[in-house]
Amino acid sequence: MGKGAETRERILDQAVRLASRDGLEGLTIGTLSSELGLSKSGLFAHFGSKDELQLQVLQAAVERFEQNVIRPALAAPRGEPRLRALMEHWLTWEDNPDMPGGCLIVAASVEFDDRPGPLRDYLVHSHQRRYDFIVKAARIAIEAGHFRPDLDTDQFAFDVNAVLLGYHYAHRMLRDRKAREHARANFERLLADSRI
Amino acid sequence: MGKGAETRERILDQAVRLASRDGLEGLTIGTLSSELGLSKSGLFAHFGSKDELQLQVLQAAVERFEQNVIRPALAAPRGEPRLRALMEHWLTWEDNPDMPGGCLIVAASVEFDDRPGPLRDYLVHSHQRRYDFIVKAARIAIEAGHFRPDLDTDQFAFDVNAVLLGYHYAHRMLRDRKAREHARANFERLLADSRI
DNA sequence: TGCAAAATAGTACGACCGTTCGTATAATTC
DNA sequence: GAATTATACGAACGGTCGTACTATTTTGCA
Repeated sequence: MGKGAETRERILDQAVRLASRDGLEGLTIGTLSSELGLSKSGLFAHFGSKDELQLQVLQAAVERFEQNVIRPALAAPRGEPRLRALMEHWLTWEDNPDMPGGCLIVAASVEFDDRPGPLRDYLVHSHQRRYDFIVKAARIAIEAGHFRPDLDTDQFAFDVNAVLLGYHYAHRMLRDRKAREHARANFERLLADSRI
Repeated sequence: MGKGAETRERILDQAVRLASRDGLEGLTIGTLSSELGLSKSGLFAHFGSKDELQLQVLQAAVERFEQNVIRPALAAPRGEPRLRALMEHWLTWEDNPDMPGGCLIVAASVEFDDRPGPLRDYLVHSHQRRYDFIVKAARIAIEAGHFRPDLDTDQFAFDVNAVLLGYHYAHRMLRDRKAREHARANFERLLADSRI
């Protein structure tokens, strides 16, 4: 990895941190560069525009999500255990110290849900990947005999997503200590209703 | 209502609209005033600071929520019917044309979940009111014999909140046509699991 | 109708925004 | 070691931000 790529990583690392607190719009090149001890123009040259910076920051966050949540879930046994692993790693992800302001993907989704463009497109695309993973995992659970055959896997994916958004809200906005407990209970109820 | 109060209402009306798209930080006095045909300073004089403007915009949104969701639910029969009415009006609320960028309360919650201050405090407070309403309605449903006596009403409130956040995401971010259907199915499952 | 008060406009400000440009230094290649 | 490219810097740009002050218009009441 050349010097440029190394710096770029350092920048994105800090940018993810900042954007998780202030949003991708709230992220500014001036603040970011001064926190890193770089000049504005030097940092800017790495990306060419703020739009491009925002996109790369978001991509960096999504890559981390797949590393920290999807991959460990794939390592778990097929069927219900994999879905449990997904949920646990996802809940842990929300507390990722690299994103002190909470999951950047959630923040960006609310921030850009009404602003057409590459950022929104990428958000939808990255959701589709998560969504497909859940649907596929649920289908495998059906095949394995863990879940009932007539389970609506689309609905299941919606429900999984909802509990995580609920957790994000309760945990970050309300600082509710029972947030995780409530999320787990909701998920357990979903599993129970999905079984044979 | 004097002229000043009338103008203030007009301002807040448009400000809610703008902020629902761009967030409370993205809302700017320059854009807002020019869209209303007012001068920047003239508009500014109504609020004294941007912080105060943001707070009043948020308060206006919360008041509307209580008018459009809580009050109609209170008009419905006690117990499960009231909870159903709450859900239906809440789902409709998310499509409120006065907030073309989606529910401002959700947007502000994600935007300010890590920024201490009056705005965050108000968000927590306004959540508490919604939360208490759900808990109370669930308790009434228990008393009415609709729900089982050992139902965890805190958990129930979490679950209701989660399905609405899931709907907000699926509807606004993914433009999923089945969003409402999924939200309703999730809620129906919750009701079924809550009954005697 | 006249007049104080309220409401709005006008002007200016320093700060910061994203961006461009020319230049200097560091790294890499020949 | 020289030539070339990659990387970073500093200064400056036009704009917009929120805010402060002053002037002007409009309103409501005596």
